[in-house]
Formats: sequence, structure tokens, C-alpha cells
Amino acid sequence: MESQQEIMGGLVQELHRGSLVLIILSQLNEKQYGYSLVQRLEEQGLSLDPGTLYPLLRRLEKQGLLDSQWDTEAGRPRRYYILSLAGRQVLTAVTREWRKLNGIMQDMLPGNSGGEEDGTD
Amino acid sequence: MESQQEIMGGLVQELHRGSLVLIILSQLNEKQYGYSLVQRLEEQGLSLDPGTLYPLLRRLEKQGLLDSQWDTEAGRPRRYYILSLAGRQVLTAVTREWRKLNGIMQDMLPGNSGGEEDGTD
DNA sequence: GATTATACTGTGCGATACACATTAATGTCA
DNA sequence: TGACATTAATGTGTATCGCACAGTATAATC
Repeated sequence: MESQQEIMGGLVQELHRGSLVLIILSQLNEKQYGYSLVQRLEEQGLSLDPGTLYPLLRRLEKQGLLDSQWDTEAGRPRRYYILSLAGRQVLTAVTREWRKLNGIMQDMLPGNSGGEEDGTD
Repeated sequence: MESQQEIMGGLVQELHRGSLVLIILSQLNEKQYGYSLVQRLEEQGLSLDPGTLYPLLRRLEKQGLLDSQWDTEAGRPRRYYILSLAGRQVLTAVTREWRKLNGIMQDMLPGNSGGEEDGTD
């Protein structure tokens, strides 16, 4: 039997899942390598497993949204990713979708004008 | 080979997917049956396949977030769902998470102060 | 009897999560 | 200095989970 905590965790994970790609794309206006992305997002409070990120980056590159390139000159070799042209276009468009969805959600979601007592606080 | 349109479609779908449960929960402060939910969301511009919704409702009930009850008195039998107490709590908490994520996204996402020329407009 | 309202089910696909493996640089301690 | 641990950095393989989609079923209504 799943505890309420576990259920919540699952839902929140689903939430993050949906926006993961958008988040990654939004970070790649400047070139960056996997490890740095993980750290960056960690600072923002979003933890991301490398085993999730690397395949994702490769997928996005395969889809033509990213370009990548090895840098072997600075000590340990790193693979830098950056938005391609298509990636920039997609980022723009998906961002628009996010904002639209966000608008709908704002209308639907409860709260704002307090009053729910559920002891969760 | 995937077209840019298809890729976008996939991403947008992922986006919706992540917030789907939250959306459903937010609609169930008042009791409602599956078919009516589909129609309601359709009006909001969110299309939702019944084959996606019904199993979802059952899952949420199984998790204890919803209560359901048949109504057989009004012509065709309908199964009404409504938030349980746990459901209300979870809705509140996940809503909070959504807003938090939204805040992070606002910081990360591009645009706002225009300047990107990518011909998507 | 056809169409609409309403619910249910089963299978496949796609994507993450997680655990594990790998290489290279750097630091440390005897 | 040489061995060893630690960190930087990337990569892979598998299980799991959840939706999408197509199809099924029933009751009411026209």
C-alpha cells in the first residue's frame, strides 16, 4: 500500500518529467556539458540523475535539437551541447505552450484566496 | 525521420502528461463523471481520450485520492468521482509544487524581453 | 436500428529512474 | 615516487510506469 507521501512523490515526479526537456533546452542557449547541467540544476533545487540526463541529451541531438562537440583540450574530455537552430525554434514554441498551459492551470487550480484547512501546513 | 512538427507534438504531449493528474484533481472539487470531464476539458482546449481518463480515475481512486459512486437514477448510469480528504490534501500540496516549478521555469525560460529572431512568429 | 452517451479494457510504446560500468585527472599518504 | 582513493565526466542496460490508442460493451434516445 502506497503512503500519501509516496503518492505525492510520484505525482511531483510526473510533474517534473513533463517539463524536463523544456528545462534542459532552456539551459542550452550557451554551450554546456552534462555534468555542468546536473550541477546547475542542482543549485536551482532540481536534482537530476546523470543516467537520466545523458540519454536525454543524445536523444535531443538525434532529433536535431542540439549540436554537440567534444572538447579534449581542457584536461578531462567533455562533450559540449548547445541548441541548434531547430532547437531554438522548438524552445520558443514549447515555451509558448508552457505559458498557455500555465494560464489554463492558473484558472483551474484552487487556493489563492485562502480558506482550505487541511492541516498540511 | 521525425519532422519538427512531430517532435514539438511529442514535447507538448509530455508537457500535458505531467500536469494531467493535477488538472483532473483540480476539477474534482465538485463531483463529476468521466464523460463530463472529457467535455469540460475539451472546452478549455485540452483534449483527453476517454481511454486515458477512465483508467486514470480508477487509479486515483485506488490510491485513495478520489471517491466514486454510481448514479443509476438519471437515465444512463454514471459514475461520479469527487476528491476525498486525502485527495484535497494532495491537490493542495501538488499545486504548491506546481507553483514552485513554475517559478523556477519563469527564471529559466527565455523571451520576456523580446529579441529572438527565429522566424517562428 | 442507428446514433449518442457513458463506461471499460488490453496492448504497445516511450521515457524516465536507477544501478552499474568506465575513463581520466587530481589529491594524498606512506 | 608509487599506490590508492576521490572527484570529474560520460556512458549503458534494464525495469517500471503511465499514457495513447483502438477496440468493446451497454443503455437511452431518436
